Amino acid sequence: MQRMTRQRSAVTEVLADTDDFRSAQQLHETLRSRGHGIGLATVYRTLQSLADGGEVDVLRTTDGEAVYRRCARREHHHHLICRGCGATVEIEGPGVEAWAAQVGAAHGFEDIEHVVELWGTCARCAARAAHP
Amino acid sequence: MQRMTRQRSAVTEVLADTDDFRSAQQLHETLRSRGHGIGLATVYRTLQSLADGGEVDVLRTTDGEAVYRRCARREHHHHLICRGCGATVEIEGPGVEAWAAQVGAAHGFEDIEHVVELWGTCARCAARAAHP
DNA sequence: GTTTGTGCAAATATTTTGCACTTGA
DNA sequence: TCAAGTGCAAAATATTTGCACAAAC
Repeated sequence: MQRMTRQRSAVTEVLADTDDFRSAQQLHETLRSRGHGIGLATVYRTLQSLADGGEVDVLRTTDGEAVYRRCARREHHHHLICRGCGATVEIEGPGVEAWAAQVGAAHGFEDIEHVVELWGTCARCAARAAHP
Repeated sequence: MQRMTRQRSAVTEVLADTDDFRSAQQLHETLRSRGHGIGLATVYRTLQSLADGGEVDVLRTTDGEAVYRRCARREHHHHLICRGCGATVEIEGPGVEAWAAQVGAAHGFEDIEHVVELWGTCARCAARAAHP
Protein backbone atom coordinates (compact mmCIF):
# COMPACT_ATOMS: atom_id res chain seq x y z
CA MET A 1 0.00 0.00 0.00
CA GLN A 2 2.94 2.28 -0.55
CA ARG A 3 4.16 2.32 -4.11
CA MET A 4 7.54 3.47 -5.14
CA THR A 5 6.86 6.01 -7.83
CA ARG A 6 9.20 8.21 -9.77
CA GLN A 7 7.89 11.20 -7.80
CA ARG A 8 8.24 9.61 -4.40
CA SER A 9 11.85 8.68 -4.94
CA ALA A 10 12.61 12.12 -6.32
CA VAL A 11 11.29 13.67 -3.13
CA THR A 12 13.22 11.36 -0.83
CA GLU A 13 16.32 11.95 -2.92
CA VAL A 14 16.10 15.71 -2.53
CA LEU A 15 15.45 15.31 1.18
CA ALA A 16 18.50 13.09 1.42
CA ASP A 17 20.62 15.80 -0.14
CA THR A 18 20.13 18.40 2.52
CA ASP A 19 20.43 18.61 6.28
CA ASP A 20 18.08 21.52 6.56
CA PHE A 21 14.39 21.99 7.10
CA ARG A 22 12.66 22.90 3.86
CA SER A 23 9.12 23.92 3.06
CA ALA A 24 6.99 22.01 0.60
CA GLN A 25 7.23 24.93 -1.78
CA GLN A 26 11.00 25.06 -1.61
CA LEU A 27 11.25 21.32 -2.19
CA HIS A 28 8.91 21.62 -5.13
CA GLU A 29 11.08 24.34 -6.65
CA THR A 30 14.22 22.28 -6.16
CA LEU A 31 12.57 19.30 -7.81
CA ARG A 32 11.49 21.33 -10.81
CA SER A 33 14.91 22.88 -11.17
CA ARG A 34 16.43 19.43 -11.22
CA GLY A 35 14.19 18.59 -14.09
CA HIS A 36 11.74 16.33 -12.27
CA GLY A 37 8.25 17.06 -13.45
CA ILE A 38 6.19 16.88 -10.32
CA GLY A 39 3.04 18.62 -9.13
CA LEU A 40 2.95 20.70 -5.99
CA ALA A 41 0.01 18.70 -4.68
CA THR A 42 2.03 15.53 -5.03
CA VAL A 43 4.88 17.05 -3.06
CA TYR A 44 2.45 17.86 -0.27
CA ARG A 45 0.89 14.41 -0.40
CA THR A 46 4.25 12.70 -0.40
CA LEU A 47 5.60 14.74 2.48
CA GLN A 48 2.50 13.98 4.47
CA SER A 49 2.85 10.30 3.83
CA LEU A 50 6.54 10.36 4.72
CA ALA A 51 5.70 12.22 7.90
CA ASP A 52 3.01 9.70 8.81
CA GLY A 53 5.54 6.95 8.35
CA GLY A 54 7.96 8.75 10.62
CA GLU A 55 10.47 9.12 7.82
CA VAL A 56 10.64 12.88 8.05
CA ASP A 57 10.25 15.39 10.84
CA VAL A 58 7.77 18.21 10.42
CA LEU A 59 7.60 21.41 12.31
CA ARG A 60 6.16 24.85 11.98
CA THR A 61 8.10 28.05 11.51
CA THR A 62 7.04 31.01 13.62
CA ASP A 63 4.85 32.19 10.81
CA GLY A 64 3.02 28.95 10.44
CA GLU A 65 4.68 27.38 7.45
CA ALA A 66 5.36 23.65 7.68
CA VAL A 67 8.95 22.59 7.10
CA TYR A 68 10.27 19.09 6.55
CA ARG A 69 13.52 17.22 7.04
CA ARG A 70 14.71 13.64 6.92
CA CYS A 71 16.27 12.94 10.26
CA ALA A 72 19.24 10.86 11.21
CA ARG A 73 17.69 9.41 14.32
CA ARG A 74 14.40 7.63 14.28
CA GLU A 75 13.76 8.27 17.95
CA HIS A 76 12.09 11.49 18.94
CA HIS A 77 14.55 14.34 19.25
CA HIS A 78 14.86 18.09 18.94
CA HIS A 79 16.49 20.73 16.78
CA LEU A 80 18.37 23.97 16.74
CA ILE A 81 17.34 25.72 13.55
CA CYS A 82 18.68 28.81 11.81
CA ARG A 83 15.96 31.32 11.03
CA GLY A 84 17.98 32.61 8.12
CA CYS A 85 19.00 29.55 6.13
CA GLY A 86 17.25 26.64 7.79
CA ALA A 87 20.52 24.99 8.81
CA THR A 88 19.75 22.45 11.49
CA VAL A 89 21.53 20.72 14.33
CA GLU A 90 19.93 17.74 16.06
CA ILE A 91 20.06 18.16 19.76
CA GLU A 92 18.90 16.27 22.78
CA GLY A 93 17.10 17.65 25.76
CA PRO A 94 18.26 15.72 28.73
CA GLY A 95 15.21 14.38 30.45
CA VAL A 96 12.74 16.28 28.31
CA GLU A 97 10.72 13.20 27.45
CA ALA A 98 10.31 12.15 31.05
CA TRP A 99 9.62 15.68 32.20
CA ALA A 100 6.90 16.18 29.59
CA ALA A 101 5.13 12.92 30.39
CA GLN A 102 5.30 13.60 34.10
CA VAL A 103 4.03 17.17 33.96
CA GLY A 104 1.21 16.12 31.64
CA ALA A 105 0.11 13.28 33.86
CA ALA A 106 0.28 15.48 36.94
CA HIS A 107 -2.45 17.64 35.40
CA GLY A 108 -4.60 14.74 34.25
CA PHE A 109 -3.73 15.09 30.59
CA GLU A 110 -3.40 12.12 28.23
CA ASP A 111 -1.56 11.53 24.95
CA ILE A 112 1.09 14.04 25.82
CA GLU A 113 3.17 15.31 22.98
CA HIS A 114 5.86 17.91 23.33
CA VAL A 115 7.31 20.49 21.03
CA VAL A 116 10.82 21.57 21.96
CA GLU A 117 12.69 23.49 19.30
CA LEU A 118 15.41 26.12 19.39
CA TRP A 119 15.53 28.90 16.81
CA GLY A 120 18.45 31.23 16.25
CA THR A 121 20.80 32.77 13.73
CA CYS A 122 23.74 30.59 12.73
CA ALA A 123 27.27 31.99 12.63
CA ARG A 124 27.29 32.24 8.85
CA CYS A 125 24.00 34.11 8.66
CA ALA A 126 25.04 36.40 11.52
CA ALA A 127 28.26 37.25 9.64
CA ARG A 128 26.36 37.89 6.43
CA ALA A 129 24.03 40.24 8.28
CA ALA A 130 26.98 42.11 9.81
CA HIS A 131 28.75 42.96 6.52
CA PRO A 132 26.38 42.37 3.61
CA MET B 1 0.45 55.91 19.88
CA GLN B 2 -1.94 53.31 21.16
CA ARG B 3 -5.51 54.43 21.29
CA MET B 4 -8.08 52.84 23.48
CA THR B 5 -10.94 52.09 21.18
CA ARG B 6 -14.19 50.31 21.80
CA GLN B 7 -12.87 47.37 19.78
CA ARG B 8 -9.57 47.11 21.56
CA SER B 9 -11.16 47.00 24.97
CA ALA B 10 -13.68 44.44 23.77
CA VAL B 11 -10.85 42.17 22.69
CA THR B 12 -8.91 42.49 25.91
CA GLU B 13 -12.12 41.93 27.85
CA VAL B 14 -12.82 38.67 26.07
CA LEU B 15 -9.22 37.61 26.55
CA ALA B 16 -9.53 38.39 30.24
CA ASP B 17 -12.55 36.12 30.49
CA THR B 18 -10.82 32.90 29.49
CA ASP B 19 -7.75 30.99 30.55
CA ASP B 20 -7.48 29.17 27.28
CA PHE B 21 -5.69 29.72 24.02
CA ARG B 22 -8.10 30.92 21.37
CA SER B 23 -7.71 31.55 17.69
CA ALA B 24 -8.45 34.91 16.13
CA GLN B 25 -11.48 33.39 14.47
CA GLN B 26 -12.85 32.01 17.73
CA LEU B 27 -12.34 35.32 19.46
CA HIS B 28 -14.09 37.10 16.63
CA GLU B 29 -17.06 34.76 16.93
CA THR B 30 -17.25 35.29 20.68
CA LEU B 31 -17.15 39.03 20.19
CA ARG B 32 -19.95 38.96 17.65
CA SER B 33 -22.06 36.70 19.83
CA ARG B 34 -21.66 39.16 22.67
CA GLY B 35 -23.04 41.82 20.46
CA HIS B 36 -19.83 43.72 19.76
CA GLY B 37 -19.73 44.72 16.15
CA ILE B 38 -16.12 44.17 15.18
CA GLY B 39 -14.40 43.19 11.97
CA LEU B 40 -12.23 40.12 11.70
CA ALA B 41 -9.34 42.19 10.36
CA THR B 42 -9.51 44.38 13.43
CA VAL B 43 -9.34 41.33 15.66
CA TYR B 44 -6.19 40.21 13.85
CA ARG B 45 -4.66 43.67 14.01
CA THR B 46 -5.48 44.07 17.68
CA LEU B 47 -4.09 40.67 18.61
CA GLN B 48 -0.91 41.40 16.73
CA SER B 49 -0.51 44.67 18.52
CA LEU B 50 -1.18 43.08 21.90
CA ALA B 51 1.35 40.37 21.10
CA ASP B 52 3.96 42.96 20.10
CA GLY B 53 3.40 44.66 23.41
CA GLY B 54 3.89 41.37 25.22
CA GLU B 55 0.37 41.48 26.58
CA VAL B 56 -0.63 38.17 25.09
CA ASP B 57 1.19 34.96 24.28
CA VAL B 58 0.95 33.57 20.78
CA LEU B 59 1.70 30.09 19.62
CA ARG B 60 0.90 27.80 16.76
CA THR B 61 -1.24 24.71 16.90
CA THR B 62 0.08 21.62 15.18
CA ASP B 63 -1.86 22.55 12.10
CA GLY B 64 -0.47 26.02 11.85
CA GLU B 65 -3.23 28.12 13.32
CA ALA B 66 -2.14 30.95 15.62
CA VAL B 67 -3.73 30.95 19.07
CA TYR B 68 -3.66 33.74 21.65
CA ARG B 69 -3.94 34.03 25.39
CA ARG B 70 -3.42 36.69 28.00
CA CYS B 71 -0.92 35.25 30.43
CA ALA B 72 -0.63 35.59 34.15
CA ARG B 73 3.13 35.90 34.20
CA ARG B 74 4.97 38.43 32.14
CA GLU B 75 8.20 36.44 32.17
CA HIS B 76 8.72 33.82 29.52
CA HIS B 77 7.09 30.54 30.42
CA HIS B 78 5.51 27.46 28.91
CA HIS B 79 2.16 25.73 28.60
CA LEU B 80 0.34 22.44 28.68
CA ILE B 81 -2.53 22.80 26.26
CA CYS B 82 -5.54 20.60 25.56
CA ARG B 83 -5.89 19.77 21.90
CA GLY B 84 -9.64 19.39 22.35
CA CYS B 85 -10.78 22.49 24.17
CA GLY B 86 -7.73 24.70 24.43
CA ALA B 87 -7.65 24.53 28.22
CA THR B 88 -4.24 25.66 29.37
CA VAL B 89 -1.97 25.23 32.32
CA GLU B 90 1.08 27.42 32.74
CA ILE B 91 4.11 25.33 33.52
CA GLU B 92 7.76 25.89 34.07
CA GLY B 93 10.61 23.94 32.61
CA PRO B 94 13.30 23.82 35.22
CA GLY B 95 16.44 25.12 33.59
CA VAL B 96 14.99 25.31 30.11
CA GLU B 97 16.06 28.91 29.57
CA ALA B 98 19.64 28.25 30.56
CA TRP B 99 19.79 25.01 28.63
CA ALA B 100 18.51 26.65 25.44
CA ALA B 101 20.96 29.53 25.61
CA GLN B 102 23.84 27.21 26.32
CA VAL B 103 23.09 24.72 23.55
CA GLY B 104 22.59 27.53 21.07
CA ALA B 105 25.86 29.21 21.95
CA ALA B 106 27.71 25.91 21.81
CA HIS B 107 26.81 25.69 18.13
CA GLY B 108 27.63 29.30 17.34
CA PHE B 109 24.03 30.45 17.08
CA GLU B 110 22.86 33.88 18.18
CA ASP B 111 19.51 35.34 19.23
CA ILE B 112 18.35 32.02 20.57
CA GLU B 113 14.66 31.64 21.11
CA HIS B 114 13.00 28.47 22.29
CA VAL B 115 9.62 26.92 21.84
CA VAL B 116 8.65 24.49 24.55
CA GLU B 117 4.99 23.51 24.66
CA LEU B 118 3.14 20.41 25.77
CA TRP B 119 0.00 19.26 24.00
CA GLY B 120 -2.40 16.63 25.27
CA THR B 121 -6.01 15.76 25.96
CA CYS B 122 -7.38 17.05 29.24
CA ALA B 123 -9.35 14.78 31.56
CA ARG B 124 -12.68 16.30 30.58
CA CYS B 125 -12.08 15.92 26.86
CA ALA B 126 -10.77 12.38 27.33
CA ALA B 127 -13.96 11.49 29.21
CA ARG B 128 -16.13 13.06 26.55
CA ALA B 129 -14.31 11.04 23.89
CA ALA B 130 -14.81 7.81 25.84
CA HIS B 131 -18.62 8.05 26.11
CA PRO B 132 -19.94 10.67 23.69
C1' DG C 1 -7.80 68.92 13.35
C1' DT C 2 -4.68 65.36 12.77
C1' DT C 3 -3.40 60.96 13.34
C1' DT C 4 -4.56 56.35 14.37
C1' DG C 5 -8.01 52.75 14.10
C1' DT C 6 -11.77 50.37 11.64
C1' DG C 7 -14.64 47.92 8.20
C1' DC C 8 -15.05 45.70 4.14
C1' DA C 9 -13.63 43.59 0.26
C1' DA C 10 -9.94 42.01 -2.33
C1' DA C 11 -5.34 40.04 -2.30
C1' DT C 12 -1.86 36.54 -0.45
C1' DA C 13 -0.26 32.29 0.93
C1' DT C 14 -0.45 27.77 2.20
C1' DT C 15 -2.46 23.49 2.07
C1' DT C 16 -6.31 20.35 0.64
C1' DT C 17 -9.45 18.10 -2.49
C1' DG C 18 -12.34 16.44 -6.67
C1' DC C 19 -11.83 14.06 -10.57
C1' DA C 20 -10.16 12.05 -14.83
C1' DC C 21 -6.06 9.93 -16.15
C1' DT C 22 -1.50 7.09 -15.24
C1' DT C 23 1.14 3.72 -13.53
C1' DG C 24 3.37 0.35 -10.42
C1' DA C 25 3.09 -4.28 -8.52
C1' DT D 1 -5.60 -6.00 -13.89
C1' DC D 2 -6.79 -2.40 -10.89
C1' DA D 3 -5.91 -0.17 -6.61
C1' DA D 4 -2.92 3.50 -5.51
C1' DG D 5 -0.67 7.61 -7.15
C1' DT D 6 -0.59 11.87 -9.99
C1' DG D 7 -1.65 16.38 -12.22
C1' DC D 8 -4.27 20.25 -12.59
C1' DA D 9 -7.38 23.38 -11.38
C1' DA D 10 -10.63 24.70 -7.99
C1' DA D 11 -11.71 25.00 -3.05
C1' DA D 12 -10.76 25.75 1.66
C1' DT D 13 -8.17 28.19 5.38
C1' DA D 14 -5.82 31.62 7.59
C1' DT D 15 -4.03 35.94 7.48
C1' DT D 16 -2.81 40.50 5.39
C1' DT D 17 -3.59 44.77 3.02
C1' DG D 18 -5.59 48.97 0.34
C1' DC D 19 -8.51 52.46 0.88
C1' DA D 20 -12.38 55.41 2.22
C1' DC D 21 -14.45 56.55 6.41
C1' DA D 22 -14.84 57.13 11.59
C1' DA D 23 -13.18 58.14 15.97
C1' DA D 24 -9.67 59.23 19.68
C1' DC D 25 -6.87 62.58 21.77
